[in-house]
Amino acid sequence: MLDMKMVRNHFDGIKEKLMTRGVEAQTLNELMELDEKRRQLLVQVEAKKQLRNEASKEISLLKRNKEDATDKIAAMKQLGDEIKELDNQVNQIDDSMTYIMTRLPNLPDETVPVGADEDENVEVHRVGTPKTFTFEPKPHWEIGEELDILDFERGAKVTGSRFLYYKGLGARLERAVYNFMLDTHVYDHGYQEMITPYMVNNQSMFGTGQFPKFKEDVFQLADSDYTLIPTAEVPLTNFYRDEILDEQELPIYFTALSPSFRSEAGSAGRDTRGLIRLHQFNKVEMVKFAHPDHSFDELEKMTQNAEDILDKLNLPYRRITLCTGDMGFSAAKTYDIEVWIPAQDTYREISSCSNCVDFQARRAKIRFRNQEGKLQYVHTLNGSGLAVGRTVAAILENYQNEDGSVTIPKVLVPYMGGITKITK
RNA sequence: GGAAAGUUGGCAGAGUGGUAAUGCAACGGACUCGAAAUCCGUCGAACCGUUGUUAAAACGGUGCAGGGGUUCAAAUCCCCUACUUUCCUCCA
Repeated sequence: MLDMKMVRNHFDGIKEKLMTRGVEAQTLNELMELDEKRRQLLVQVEAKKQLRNEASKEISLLKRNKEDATDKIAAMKQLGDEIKELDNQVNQIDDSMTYIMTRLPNLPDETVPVGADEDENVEVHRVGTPKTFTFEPKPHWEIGEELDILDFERGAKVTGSRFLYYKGLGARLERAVYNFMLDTHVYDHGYQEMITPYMVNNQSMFGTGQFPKFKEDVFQLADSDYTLIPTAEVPLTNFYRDEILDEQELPIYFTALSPSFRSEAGSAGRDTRGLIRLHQFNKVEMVKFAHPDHSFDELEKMTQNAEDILDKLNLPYRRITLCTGDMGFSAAKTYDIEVWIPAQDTYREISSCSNCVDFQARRAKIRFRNQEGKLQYVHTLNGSGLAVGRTVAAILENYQNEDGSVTIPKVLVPYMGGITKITK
Protein backbone atom coordinates (compact mmCIF):
# COMPACT_ATOMS: atom_id res chain seq x y z
CA MET A 1 0.00 0.00 0.00
CA LEU A 2 1.16 3.52 -0.71
CA ASP A 3 1.48 6.23 1.89
CA MET A 4 -1.56 8.51 1.55
CA LYS A 5 0.43 11.52 2.72
CA MET A 6 2.97 10.94 0.00
CA VAL A 7 0.22 10.56 -2.60
CA ARG A 8 -1.32 13.84 -1.42
CA ASN A 9 1.95 15.79 -1.37
CA HIS A 10 3.38 14.54 -4.67
CA PHE A 11 0.15 13.91 -6.47
CA ASP A 12 1.13 14.80 -10.05
CA GLY A 13 4.36 12.79 -10.04
CA ILE A 14 2.72 9.77 -8.49
CA LYS A 15 -0.21 9.95 -10.86
CA GLU A 16 2.16 9.93 -13.83
CA LYS A 17 4.08 6.93 -12.47
CA LEU A 18 0.99 4.91 -11.62
CA MET A 19 -0.45 5.52 -15.07
CA THR A 20 2.57 3.72 -16.52
CA ARG A 21 1.30 0.74 -14.52
CA GLY A 22 -2.20 0.92 -15.94
CA VAL A 23 -3.97 2.90 -13.22
CA GLU A 24 -6.68 5.22 -14.53
CA ALA A 25 -6.27 8.96 -13.91
CA GLN A 26 -9.90 9.19 -12.85
CA THR A 27 -9.36 6.74 -9.99
CA LEU A 28 -6.59 8.90 -8.60
CA ASN A 29 -8.56 12.12 -9.00
CA GLU A 30 -11.42 10.53 -7.12
CA LEU A 31 -9.05 9.49 -4.36
CA MET A 32 -7.84 13.07 -3.95
CA GLU A 33 -11.39 14.40 -3.77
CA LEU A 34 -12.29 11.86 -1.11
CA ASP A 35 -9.18 12.74 0.86
CA GLU A 36 -10.06 16.43 0.71
CA LYS A 37 -13.62 15.78 1.87
CA ARG A 38 -12.47 13.44 4.62
CA ARG A 39 -10.16 16.00 6.13
CA GLN A 40 -12.87 18.65 6.08
CA LEU A 41 -15.21 16.34 7.95
CA LEU A 42 -12.51 15.37 10.42
CA VAL A 43 -12.01 18.97 11.44
CA GLN A 44 -15.74 19.27 12.13
CA VAL A 45 -16.18 16.02 14.00
CA GLU A 46 -13.01 16.42 16.05
CA ALA A 47 -14.14 19.86 17.24
CA LYS A 48 -17.41 18.31 18.41
CA LYS A 49 -15.59 15.49 20.13
CA GLN A 50 -13.43 18.00 21.94
CA LEU A 51 -16.62 19.66 23.23
CA ARG A 52 -17.94 16.32 24.36
CA ASN A 53 -14.75 15.46 26.21
CA GLU A 54 -14.76 18.78 28.01
CA ALA A 55 -18.42 18.35 28.98
CA SER A 56 -17.71 14.83 30.17
CA LYS A 57 -15.11 16.15 32.54
CA GLU A 58 -17.56 18.70 33.91
CA ILE A 59 -20.23 16.05 34.37
CA SER A 60 -17.73 13.86 36.12
CA LEU A 61 -16.87 16.69 38.50
CA LEU A 62 -20.51 17.51 39.22
CA LYS A 63 -21.25 13.88 39.99
CA ARG A 64 -18.27 13.60 42.23
CA ASN A 65 -19.56 16.62 44.19
CA LYS A 66 -23.06 15.11 44.19
CA GLU A 67 -24.47 18.03 42.21
CA ASP A 68 -27.17 17.90 39.57
CA ALA A 69 -25.95 17.26 35.99
CA THR A 70 -29.17 16.39 34.19
CA ASP A 71 -29.17 19.55 32.03
CA LYS A 72 -25.64 18.94 30.81
CA ILE A 73 -26.36 15.28 30.13
CA ALA A 74 -29.40 16.16 28.06
CA ALA A 75 -27.41 18.67 26.03
CA MET A 76 -24.74 16.09 25.33
CA LYS A 77 -27.25 13.64 23.96
CA GLN A 78 -27.89 15.96 21.00
CA LEU A 79 -24.16 16.41 20.43
CA GLY A 80 -23.66 12.66 20.54
CA ASP A 81 -26.12 12.21 17.67
CA GLU A 82 -24.33 14.83 15.59
CA ILE A 83 -21.01 13.11 16.21
CA LYS A 84 -22.46 9.77 15.24
CA GLU A 85 -23.78 11.20 11.98
CA LEU A 86 -20.43 12.79 11.07
CA ASP A 87 -18.55 9.64 12.09
CA ASN A 88 -20.72 7.67 9.72
CA GLN A 89 -19.87 10.00 6.86
CA VAL A 90 -16.15 9.74 7.64
CA ASN A 91 -16.40 5.96 7.79
CA GLN A 92 -18.07 5.81 4.40
CA ILE A 93 -15.33 7.92 2.88
CA ASP A 94 -12.71 5.78 4.62
CA ASP A 95 -14.24 2.69 3.06
CA SER A 96 -14.15 4.24 -0.41
CA MET A 97 -10.56 5.37 0.04
CA THR A 98 -9.51 1.98 1.38
CA TYR A 99 -11.13 0.34 -1.62
CA ILE A 100 -8.96 2.42 -3.94
CA MET A 101 -5.77 2.42 -1.87
CA THR A 102 -5.68 -1.34 -1.37
CA ARG A 103 -5.97 -1.84 -5.13
CA LEU A 104 -3.29 0.64 -6.24
CA PRO A 105 -0.05 -1.08 -7.29
CA ASN A 106 3.35 -0.12 -5.98
CA LEU A 107 5.27 2.80 -7.49
CA PRO A 108 7.90 1.67 -9.98
CA ASP A 109 11.49 2.47 -9.05
CA GLU A 110 13.32 5.17 -11.07
CA THR A 111 15.44 2.52 -12.80
CA VAL A 112 12.48 0.54 -14.14
CA PRO A 113 11.93 0.92 -17.90
CA VAL A 114 8.56 2.39 -18.86
CA GLY A 115 6.56 0.09 -21.08
CA ALA A 116 3.10 -1.29 -21.72
CA ASP A 117 3.67 -5.05 -21.64
CA GLU A 118 6.22 -7.87 -21.74
CA ASP A 119 7.46 -6.82 -25.18
CA GLU A 120 9.06 -3.79 -23.58
CA ASN A 121 11.02 -5.64 -20.91
CA VAL A 122 14.75 -4.99 -21.12
CA GLU A 123 17.36 -7.74 -21.27
CA VAL A 124 20.19 -7.29 -18.76
CA HIS A 125 22.48 -10.12 -19.80
CA ARG A 126 22.70 -13.65 -21.17
CA VAL A 127 24.74 -16.38 -19.55
CA GLY A 128 25.72 -19.63 -21.30
CA THR A 129 25.11 -20.54 -24.91
CA PRO A 130 22.14 -22.64 -25.92
CA LYS A 131 23.39 -26.08 -26.87
CA THR A 132 23.06 -27.12 -30.48
CA PHE A 133 21.66 -30.61 -30.86
CA THR A 134 22.66 -33.07 -33.58
CA PHE A 135 19.07 -34.31 -33.45
CA GLU A 136 15.63 -32.77 -32.99
CA PRO A 137 15.33 -32.05 -29.23
CA LYS A 138 12.13 -33.37 -27.67
CA PRO A 139 9.87 -31.45 -25.31
CA HIS A 140 10.32 -32.49 -21.68
CA TRP A 141 6.89 -34.11 -21.35
CA GLU A 142 7.74 -36.54 -24.13
CA ILE A 143 11.09 -37.32 -22.55
CA GLY A 144 9.45 -37.76 -19.17
CA GLU A 145 6.69 -40.03 -20.43
CA GLU A 146 9.05 -42.17 -22.50
CA LEU A 147 11.38 -42.61 -19.51
CA ASP A 148 8.28 -43.34 -17.38
CA ILE A 149 9.24 -40.71 -14.81
CA LEU A 150 6.37 -38.24 -15.39
CA ASP A 151 2.69 -39.22 -15.57
CA PHE A 152 0.35 -36.47 -16.69
CA GLU A 153 -2.55 -38.74 -17.65
CA ARG A 154 -2.98 -40.18 -14.19
CA GLY A 155 -2.56 -36.71 -12.71
CA ALA A 156 -5.53 -35.65 -14.83
CA LYS A 157 -7.52 -38.75 -13.86
CA VAL A 158 -6.96 -38.49 -10.14
CA THR A 159 -7.31 -34.73 -9.92
CA GLY A 160 -7.64 -32.87 -13.22
CA SER A 161 -5.70 -31.07 -15.89
CA ARG A 162 -2.49 -29.30 -14.85
CA PHE A 163 -1.71 -31.94 -12.21
CA LEU A 164 0.83 -34.74 -12.52
CA TYR A 165 2.72 -37.55 -10.84
CA TYR A 166 6.49 -37.71 -10.67
CA LYS A 167 7.53 -41.36 -10.67
CA GLY A 168 10.67 -43.25 -9.66
CA LEU A 169 13.76 -41.37 -10.78
CA GLY A 170 11.53 -38.44 -11.80
CA ALA A 171 10.49 -37.99 -8.18
CA ARG A 172 14.08 -38.53 -7.16
CA LEU A 173 15.23 -35.84 -9.59
CA GLU A 174 12.69 -33.32 -8.29
CA ARG A 175 13.84 -34.09 -4.74
CA ALA A 176 17.51 -33.80 -5.78
CA VAL A 177 16.86 -30.43 -7.40
CA TYR A 178 15.14 -28.84 -4.42
CA ASN A 179 17.58 -30.26 -1.90
CA PHE A 180 20.43 -28.87 -3.99
CA MET A 181 18.73 -25.47 -4.12
CA LEU A 182 18.03 -25.38 -0.39
CA ASP A 183 21.56 -26.47 0.51
CA THR A 184 23.04 -23.82 -1.76
CA HIS A 185 20.93 -21.01 -0.30
CA VAL A 186 21.46 -22.15 3.28
CA TYR A 187 25.17 -23.00 3.18
CA ASP A 188 26.50 -20.75 0.39
CA HIS A 189 24.15 -17.76 0.46
CA GLY A 190 23.33 -17.41 4.16
CA TYR A 191 19.55 -17.94 4.22
CA GLN A 192 17.71 -19.46 7.14
CA GLU A 193 15.70 -22.53 6.16
CA MET A 194 12.01 -22.61 7.04
CA ILE A 195 9.05 -24.93 6.66
CA THR A 196 5.89 -22.84 6.57
CA PRO A 197 2.15 -23.39 6.70
CA TYR A 198 0.76 -24.13 3.26
CA MET A 199 -2.54 -22.46 4.12
CA VAL A 200 -2.74 -18.86 5.27
CA ASN A 201 -5.51 -16.56 6.44
CA ASN A 202 -6.97 -13.56 4.64
CA GLN A 203 -4.90 -11.05 6.54
CA SER A 204 -1.70 -12.70 5.37
CA MET A 205 -2.93 -12.68 1.79
CA PHE A 206 -3.66 -8.99 2.23
CA GLY A 207 -0.24 -8.33 3.76
CA THR A 208 1.71 -9.47 0.72
CA GLY A 209 -0.75 -7.90 -1.73
CA GLN A 210 -2.59 -10.88 -3.23
CA PHE A 211 -5.84 -9.75 -1.60
CA PRO A 212 -8.18 -8.04 -2.25
CA LYS A 213 -7.40 -7.64 -5.93
CA PHE A 214 -6.30 -11.11 -7.00
CA LYS A 215 -8.68 -13.48 -5.25
CA GLU A 216 -9.52 -15.28 -8.47
CA ASP A 217 -5.89 -16.40 -8.89
CA VAL A 218 -5.86 -18.62 -5.81
CA PHE A 219 -7.57 -21.62 -4.25
CA GLN A 220 -9.59 -20.63 -1.19
CA LEU A 221 -10.94 -23.25 1.18
CA ALA A 222 -14.71 -23.20 1.37
CA ASP A 223 -16.32 -22.05 4.64
CA SER A 224 -13.07 -20.75 6.04
CA ASP A 225 -10.74 -17.84 5.60
CA TYR A 226 -7.87 -20.12 4.64
CA THR A 227 -6.19 -20.03 1.26
CA LEU A 228 -3.68 -22.46 -0.26
CA ILE A 229 -0.49 -20.48 -0.66
CA PRO A 230 0.27 -19.35 -4.23
CA THR A 231 3.92 -18.95 -3.15
CA ALA A 232 5.92 -19.34 0.06
CA GLU A 233 6.47 -15.58 -0.17
CA VAL A 234 3.16 -15.24 1.67
CA PRO A 235 3.94 -17.23 4.84
CA LEU A 236 7.59 -16.15 4.85
CA THR A 237 6.90 -12.42 4.57
CA ASN A 238 3.96 -12.55 6.97
CA PHE A 239 6.18 -14.28 9.54
CA TYR A 240 6.89 -10.82 10.97
CA ARG A 241 3.46 -9.30 10.33
CA ASP A 242 2.48 -6.78 13.04
CA GLU A 243 5.93 -6.99 14.56
CA ILE A 244 8.71 -4.54 15.32
CA LEU A 245 12.20 -5.74 14.47
CA ASP A 246 15.58 -4.68 15.80
CA GLU A 247 17.53 -2.56 13.34
CA GLN A 248 20.62 -4.66 14.10
CA GLU A 249 18.86 -7.83 12.97
CA LEU A 250 18.51 -6.54 9.42
CA PRO A 251 18.87 -7.90 6.84
CA ILE A 252 17.04 -11.15 7.56
CA TYR A 253 17.15 -13.92 4.94
CA PHE A 254 14.63 -16.77 4.77
CA THR A 255 14.32 -19.63 2.32
CA ALA A 256 11.69 -22.35 2.08
CA LEU A 257 10.59 -25.13 -0.17
CA SER A 258 6.85 -25.28 -0.60
CA PRO A 259 4.19 -26.32 -3.02
CA SER A 260 2.53 -23.36 -4.74
CA PHE A 261 -1.13 -23.51 -5.69
CA ARG A 262 -2.46 -21.34 -8.48
CA SER A 263 -5.83 -21.38 -10.18
CA GLU A 264 -4.31 -20.11 -13.45
CA ALA A 265 -7.64 -18.50 -14.28
CA GLY A 266 -7.32 -16.72 -17.58
CA SER A 267 -4.48 -18.85 -18.90
CA ALA A 268 -6.66 -21.47 -20.54
CA GLY A 269 -4.97 -22.97 -23.58
CA ARG A 270 -1.47 -21.73 -22.66
CA ASP A 271 1.20 -24.29 -21.81
CA THR A 272 -1.37 -27.03 -21.47
CA ARG A 273 1.30 -29.73 -21.63
CA GLY A 274 4.24 -30.39 -19.39
CA LEU A 275 5.64 -28.88 -16.24
CA ILE A 276 5.51 -25.20 -17.18
CA ARG A 277 2.06 -24.20 -15.96
CA LEU A 278 0.52 -26.36 -13.23
CA HIS A 279 -2.05 -25.83 -10.48
CA GLN A 280 0.45 -27.24 -7.98
CA PHE A 281 4.21 -26.96 -8.24
CA ASN A 282 7.21 -26.93 -5.93
CA LYS A 283 9.22 -23.78 -5.53
CA VAL A 284 12.18 -22.79 -3.39
CA GLU A 285 11.53 -19.23 -2.31
CA MET A 286 13.86 -16.57 -0.94
CA VAL A 287 12.54 -13.71 1.20
CA LYS A 288 14.47 -10.82 2.72
CA PHE A 289 13.67 -8.12 5.25
CA ALA A 290 16.07 -5.29 4.53
CA HIS A 291 16.96 -1.84 5.77
CA PRO A 292 15.53 0.76 3.36
CA ASP A 293 19.03 2.09 2.64
CA HIS A 294 20.23 -1.26 1.34
CA SER A 295 17.24 -2.98 -0.22
CA PHE A 296 18.26 -2.45 -3.83
CA ASP A 297 21.71 -3.92 -3.14
CA GLU A 298 19.92 -6.84 -1.55
CA LEU A 299 17.84 -7.26 -4.71
CA GLU A 300 21.03 -7.54 -6.79
CA LYS A 301 22.42 -10.15 -4.39
CA MET A 302 19.22 -12.14 -4.32
CA THR A 303 19.00 -12.22 -8.10
CA GLN A 304 22.60 -13.43 -8.23
CA ASN A 305 21.70 -16.12 -5.69
CA ALA A 306 19.02 -17.37 -8.08
CA GLU A 307 21.39 -17.19 -11.05
CA ASP A 308 24.00 -19.11 -9.08
CA ILE A 309 21.72 -22.16 -9.10
CA LEU A 310 21.52 -22.04 -12.90
CA ASP A 311 25.27 -21.45 -13.17
CA LYS A 312 25.93 -24.54 -11.07
CA LEU A 313 23.44 -26.58 -13.12
CA ASN A 314 25.12 -25.23 -16.24
CA LEU A 315 21.83 -24.18 -17.82
CA PRO A 316 21.77 -21.22 -20.24
CA TYR A 317 19.66 -18.28 -19.09
CA ARG A 318 19.11 -14.57 -19.39
CA ARG A 319 18.07 -11.86 -16.97
CA ILE A 320 15.52 -9.21 -17.86
CA THR A 321 14.23 -6.14 -16.07
CA LEU A 322 10.46 -6.05 -16.17
CA CYS A 323 8.97 -2.82 -17.52
CA THR A 324 6.34 -0.83 -15.63
CA GLY A 325 3.43 -2.48 -17.44
CA ASP A 326 4.58 -6.06 -16.79
CA MET A 327 5.55 -5.84 -13.11
CA GLY A 328 3.62 -7.55 -10.36
CA PHE A 329 1.31 -5.59 -8.07
CA SER A 330 3.57 -5.26 -5.02
CA ALA A 331 6.91 -4.80 -6.75
CA ALA A 332 8.91 -1.59 -7.16
CA LYS A 333 11.44 -3.40 -9.31
CA THR A 334 11.58 -6.94 -10.67
CA TYR A 335 14.18 -9.03 -12.44
CA ASP A 336 12.99 -12.14 -14.19
CA ILE A 337 15.40 -14.96 -14.93
CA GLU A 338 14.53 -17.04 -17.94
CA VAL A 339 16.03 -20.44 -18.67
CA TRP A 340 16.64 -21.85 -22.13
CA ILE A 341 13.99 -24.36 -23.22
CA PRO A 342 15.37 -26.07 -26.37
CA ALA A 343 12.18 -27.66 -27.67
CA GLN A 344 10.42 -24.30 -27.63
CA ASP A 345 13.57 -22.59 -28.90
CA THR A 346 13.07 -19.83 -26.37
CA TYR A 347 13.76 -18.60 -22.83
CA ARG A 348 11.05 -19.25 -20.22
CA GLU A 349 10.64 -17.64 -16.80
CA ILE A 350 12.12 -19.72 -13.99
CA SER A 351 12.56 -17.03 -11.33
CA SER A 352 11.23 -13.62 -10.47
CA CYS A 353 13.06 -11.46 -7.93
CA SER A 354 11.41 -8.31 -6.62
CA ASN A 355 12.05 -5.49 -4.23
CA CYS A 356 8.69 -4.43 -2.81
CA VAL A 357 10.28 -1.61 -0.76
CA ASP A 358 7.81 -0.57 1.97
CA PHE A 359 4.66 -1.55 0.03
CA GLN A 360 4.10 -4.93 1.73
CA ALA A 361 5.58 -3.74 5.02
CA ARG A 362 2.96 -0.99 5.23
CA ARG A 363 0.16 -3.49 4.56
CA ALA A 364 1.57 -6.07 6.97
CA LYS A 365 2.88 -3.54 9.52
CA ILE A 366 6.43 -4.85 9.61
CA ARG A 367 8.61 -2.17 11.14
CA PHE A 368 11.87 -1.54 12.93
CA ARG A 369 12.94 1.08 15.41
CA ASN A 370 15.64 3.28 13.89
CA GLN A 371 18.48 5.00 15.69
CA GLU A 372 16.30 8.00 16.56
CA GLY A 373 13.87 5.59 18.18
CA LYS A 374 11.23 6.17 15.52
CA LEU A 375 9.30 3.40 13.84
CA GLN A 376 10.08 2.83 10.19
CA TYR A 377 8.83 0.29 7.68
CA VAL A 378 11.31 -2.39 6.55
CA HIS A 379 11.75 -3.22 2.91
CA THR A 380 10.68 -6.70 1.80
CA LEU A 381 12.07 -8.68 -1.09
CA ASN A 382 11.15 -12.01 -2.57
CA GLY A 383 12.46 -14.21 -5.31
CA SER A 384 12.20 -17.73 -6.61
CA GLY A 385 15.31 -19.69 -6.16
CA LEU A 386 14.01 -21.43 -8.28
CA ALA A 387 10.76 -22.90 -9.54
CA VAL A 388 11.56 -26.59 -9.10
CA GLY A 389 9.29 -28.12 -11.76
CA ARG A 390 10.48 -25.72 -14.42
CA THR A 391 14.06 -26.50 -13.46
CA VAL A 392 13.37 -30.22 -13.91
CA ALA A 393 11.85 -29.44 -17.31
CA ALA A 394 14.93 -27.45 -18.29
CA ILE A 395 17.24 -30.26 -17.15
CA LEU A 396 15.29 -32.90 -19.08
CA GLU A 397 15.40 -30.85 -22.27
CA ASN A 398 18.93 -29.42 -22.06
CA TYR A 399 20.53 -32.68 -20.90
CA GLN A 400 18.67 -35.04 -23.21
CA ASN A 401 20.60 -37.47 -25.40
CA GLU A 402 19.72 -38.82 -28.81
CA ASP A 403 18.88 -42.27 -27.37
CA GLY A 404 16.17 -40.71 -25.16
CA SER A 405 18.23 -40.85 -21.97
CA VAL A 406 18.97 -37.81 -19.80
CA THR A 407 22.36 -37.08 -18.25
CA ILE A 408 22.28 -35.85 -14.65
CA PRO A 409 24.03 -32.49 -14.14
CA LYS A 410 27.24 -32.97 -12.19
CA VAL A 411 26.20 -31.03 -9.08
CA LEU A 412 23.09 -33.20 -8.76
CA VAL A 413 24.81 -36.58 -8.95
CA PRO A 414 25.49 -36.71 -5.17
CA TYR A 415 21.82 -35.81 -4.60
CA MET A 416 20.84 -38.67 -6.95
CA GLY A 417 22.74 -41.27 -4.96
CA GLY A 418 25.47 -41.42 -7.58
CA ILE A 419 23.19 -41.95 -10.57
CA THR A 420 24.64 -40.14 -13.60
CA LYS A 421 22.01 -40.87 -16.24
CA ILE A 422 18.32 -41.70 -16.43
CA THR A 423 17.64 -44.36 -19.06
CA LYS A 424 14.67 -46.44 -20.04
C1' G B 1 -15.01 -31.70 19.41
C1' G B 2 -16.01 -30.09 25.00
C1' A B 3 -14.67 -26.92 29.47
C1' A B 4 -12.16 -22.96 32.01
C1' A B 5 -8.95 -18.77 32.20
C1' G B 6 -6.66 -15.10 29.45
C1' U B 7 -5.24 -11.03 25.32
C1' U B 8 -3.37 -3.52 28.04
C1' G B 9 3.89 -0.03 25.54
C1' G B 10 9.86 -3.30 23.11
C1' C B 11 9.04 -6.59 27.82
C1' A B 12 6.58 -7.19 32.67
C1' G B 13 2.16 -5.46 34.84
C1' A B 14 -2.04 -2.46 37.64
C1' G B 15 -6.50 -0.57 36.39
C1' U B 16 -15.03 -3.32 37.90
C1' G B 17 -18.20 3.24 34.07
C1' G B 18 -15.57 9.50 34.85
C1' U B 19 -7.79 12.18 32.48
C1' A B 20 -4.32 4.38 30.55
C1' A B 21 -0.64 3.64 37.06
C1' U B 22 4.08 1.59 37.99
C1' G B 23 8.57 -1.26 37.01
C1' C B 24 12.30 -3.06 33.50
C1' A B 25 14.48 -1.66 28.96
C1' A B 26 15.88 2.83 26.03
C1' C B 27 17.88 7.89 25.88
C1' G B 28 20.43 12.25 28.44
C1' G B 29 23.27 13.79 32.69
C1' A B 30 26.08 13.19 37.46
C1' C B 31 29.79 9.94 39.66
C1' U B 32 34.29 7.02 37.26
C1' C B 33 40.69 6.53 34.04
C1' G B 34 36.72 3.59 31.81
C1' A B 35 32.70 0.42 32.91
C1' A B 36 29.22 -1.70 36.35
C1' A B 37 26.31 -0.26 40.39
C1' U B 38 23.90 4.06 42.26
C1' C B 39 21.52 8.85 41.86
C1' C B 40 18.93 12.80 38.93
C1' G B 41 16.17 13.67 34.63
C1' U B 42 13.80 12.63 29.84
C1' C B 43 11.24 9.81 26.48
C1' G B 44 8.08 5.95 25.48
C1' A B 45 0.97 3.01 24.15
C1' A B 46 1.27 5.12 17.39
C1' C B 47 -1.48 6.64 14.28
C1' C B 48 -5.01 10.54 12.13
C1' G B 49 -5.94 15.78 11.71
C1' U B 50 -5.07 21.33 12.28
C1' U B 51 -1.42 25.22 12.50
C1' G B 52 3.60 25.23 11.33
C1' U B 53 8.94 24.14 10.26
C1' U B 54 15.46 23.69 7.46
C1' A B 55 14.80 20.43 11.53
C1' A B 56 11.19 20.96 15.05
C1' A B 57 7.13 21.76 17.81
C1' A B 58 2.26 23.01 19.70
C1' C B 59 -2.86 21.79 19.94
C1' G B 60 -6.86 18.38 19.12
C1' G B 61 -8.90 13.48 17.97
C1' U B 62 -8.68 8.34 18.14
C1' G B 63 -6.21 4.19 20.32
C1' C B 64 -6.39 -1.31 25.82
C1' A B 65 -6.73 -8.63 20.44
C1' G B 66 -10.56 -7.46 16.08
C1' G B 67 -15.73 -6.09 15.07
C1' G B 68 -20.56 -4.44 16.81
C1' G B 69 -23.83 -2.60 20.90
C1' U B 70 -25.47 0.06 25.68
C1' U B 71 -24.26 5.09 27.86
C1' C B 72 -23.78 12.13 28.50
C1' A B 73 -19.20 9.13 29.07
C1' A B 74 -16.40 2.28 27.96
C1' A B 75 -9.77 -0.75 28.84
C1' U B 76 -14.00 -1.44 32.38
C1' C B 77 -20.88 -3.54 31.01
C1' C B 78 -23.35 -6.71 26.81
C1' C B 79 -22.97 -9.61 21.98
C1' C B 80 -19.97 -11.87 17.97
C1' U B 81 -15.13 -13.43 16.08
C1' A B 82 -9.92 -14.63 16.32
C1' C B 83 -5.84 -16.17 18.98
C1' U B 84 -3.08 -17.99 23.54
C1' U B 85 -2.69 -21.20 27.92
C1' U B 86 -4.47 -25.37 30.89
C1' C B 87 -7.64 -29.71 31.38
C1' C B 88 -10.82 -33.55 28.99
C1' U B 89 -11.69 -36.19 24.28
C1' C B 90 -9.57 -37.79 19.65
C1' C B 91 -5.22 -38.58 16.70
C1' A B 92 0.06 -39.26 13.30
